[in-house]
Amino acid sequence: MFNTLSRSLEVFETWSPGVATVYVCGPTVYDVAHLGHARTYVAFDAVIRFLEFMGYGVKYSRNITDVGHLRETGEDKMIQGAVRLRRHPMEVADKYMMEFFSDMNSLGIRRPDIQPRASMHIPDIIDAVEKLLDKGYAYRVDGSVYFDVSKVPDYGKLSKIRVEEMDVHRVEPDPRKRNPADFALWKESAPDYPLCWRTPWGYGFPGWHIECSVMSMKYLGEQIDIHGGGQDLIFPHHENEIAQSEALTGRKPFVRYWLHTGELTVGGKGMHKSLGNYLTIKEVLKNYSRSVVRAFILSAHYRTPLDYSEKAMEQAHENVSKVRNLLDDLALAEETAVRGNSNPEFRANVDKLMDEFINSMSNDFNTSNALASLYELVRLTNLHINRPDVGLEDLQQASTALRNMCRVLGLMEEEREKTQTQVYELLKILLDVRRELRRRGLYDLGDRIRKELGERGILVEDLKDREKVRIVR
RNA sequence: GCCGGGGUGGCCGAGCAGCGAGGCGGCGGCCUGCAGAGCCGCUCUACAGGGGUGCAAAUCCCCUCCCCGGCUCCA
Repeated sequence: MFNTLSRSLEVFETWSPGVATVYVCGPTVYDVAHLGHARTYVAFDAVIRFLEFMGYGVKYSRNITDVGHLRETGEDKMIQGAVRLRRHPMEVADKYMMEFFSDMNSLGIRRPDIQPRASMHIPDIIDAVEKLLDKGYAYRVDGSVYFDVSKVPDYGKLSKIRVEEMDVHRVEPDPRKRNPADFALWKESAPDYPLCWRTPWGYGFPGWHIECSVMSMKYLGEQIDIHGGGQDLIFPHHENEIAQSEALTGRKPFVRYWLHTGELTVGGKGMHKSLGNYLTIKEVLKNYSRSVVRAFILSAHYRTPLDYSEKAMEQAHENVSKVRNLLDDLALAEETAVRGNSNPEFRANVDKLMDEFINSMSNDFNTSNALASLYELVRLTNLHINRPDVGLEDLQQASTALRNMCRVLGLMEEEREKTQTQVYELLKILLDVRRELRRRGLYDLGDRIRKELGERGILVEDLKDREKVRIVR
C-alpha cells in the first residue's frame, strides 16, 4: 500500500501478526455530510472489507469530532453551527452526528468497531496536554497551551513542509506564539463559554488535533498500523498528530502506514456552497442507489482525483444493472441446472478472475482494476450460463466468486425489495393469462400488459418458457 | 512564493518501460413474434505540447502549457 510518509508503495506488515489496527479521521459534526465524506469513507470501507476478506482481524476506529477546530478568531466550527441554528453546541453535534450515522448506513458503510466522541474524552485530553507541558514540548500563553514545533526536529516529515517557509497565512498567527507553526493544544475561554472545561490552567477547550491522538492511542494502542483520511488532512492535522503523539509516547512511528484519499470534485472543482456545486450524500442518494454511488466512487483509484458528473453516475448505474441482472439470472439458472455437468475451462477462468481481483486489491487497493475483473466475470458467466455443458456446481462457483467480489466492494447489498406476496400472486395471475394470450397469437394484448406494467416499474422479460420479472421501482 | 495531485480514444477511467485493462455510449450482427436481457464484431497512428535517454517511452529525464488542491475551516 502507498504510504504518504514515504511517498512510495510498501509491503503491509502489522505490529501484531494477523491483526490490523485502523484509525480514520471522522467528520466534525457541525453540518450535513457531503459527497466528499462519502468518497473517503466508502474507500476506507473497501479497505476494511478487503483486510477482513484476507483474514486479518481488524480493529477499526473512526472518531466524531464535536469540540475543537480552533480558529485564531477564538470561534470554533461547533460554536458557529450552534449560533446559526440557535441551539446549544451539543444539540448541533448530536443532530449532525446522528445524520452522519444515517448517511453512512445508507451507503452500506460498515460500522467501525469504535466511534469515539471528542467531547467524551476531555479528561484524557487534559492529561495529554499536561504531560506534554511536563515533558517540555508545550508552553502556556495565559490559559492557552501551544505545542512547540521547534522541539521536534523531524516536524514536517509527513507533509514535507518546512517550518521556516511557512510565511503565507490565511489568518495572522497569534503573535504570542514562539513560532508561527506552533499549534494550539488547548485554547482558553471565558468560564461561561458554551463549550468549555475546567483545567489546572484555567477554563477552555481543546485544540483541533489533540483529540485524534488521544482517542487513537486510547483504543488502538500507542502505535497503530493504518491511519487514514482525506488528503486535505495531511497538513496540518496529521502532521500535528504525529508531532504530539510521538512527543507524548517517545515511540516512533506513531503510525506505520498513512493512507490519504484524493479529492472529490464536482464540475472539476472542489465543492463549495458558494460555487453551487455542493452535494450532500442525501441528495445524491435520492437519485441513485447506494450500489451505484459506491460503484462510481470505486471506479477510480482512491488516491486520484474523482470528478462527479451525471454521466459518470449513469455509467455506474449501467454497470450495477448488469451485475444485478446476472445475480437474478444465476438464481434462476441454478434452479434448473444439471448437476454433474462441468466445463473445466469455465471454472479455471472464474478462478483466474478471482485471483486477479485479489491481486488488484492487494496492490494498493486498486478498486478500478478489481471492478474490471468483476465485469469480466459478469461477461464470462453470461456467456456460459445457459450452455448445456455447464453444470450446477459450475454456476455455484461463479456465483460464489461474484458474491465475494461484491462483498469486498460492498456492492449489491441493498435490502431486496420487500416483496408483498399478494402483489406477486396478482402478478402471477396476470402473467399466466398473458402467456395464454401469447400462445394464441394475441400479441397486441400481451404487449399491452407488458408495456403498462413496465410504465409502473415492473419489467417483464420473456424467456423461452417463462418470464423474468424485475421490479425496478 | 512553497508543497502536492492531475491532463489517456466520443465519455468515465486503469496502466507508470516491452503483446491497445475494463466499462459507458455509438454502429453492425446473432437470438426473439416483437421488446428486453444476453452474446459476438467494429468503434485500433489514445496517451497535453516540445526536446532528450533507451533496442524499446503513455510510462524515465529536462522545458513549456492547462486544470485542481494544501499552506492553521475541510474527508
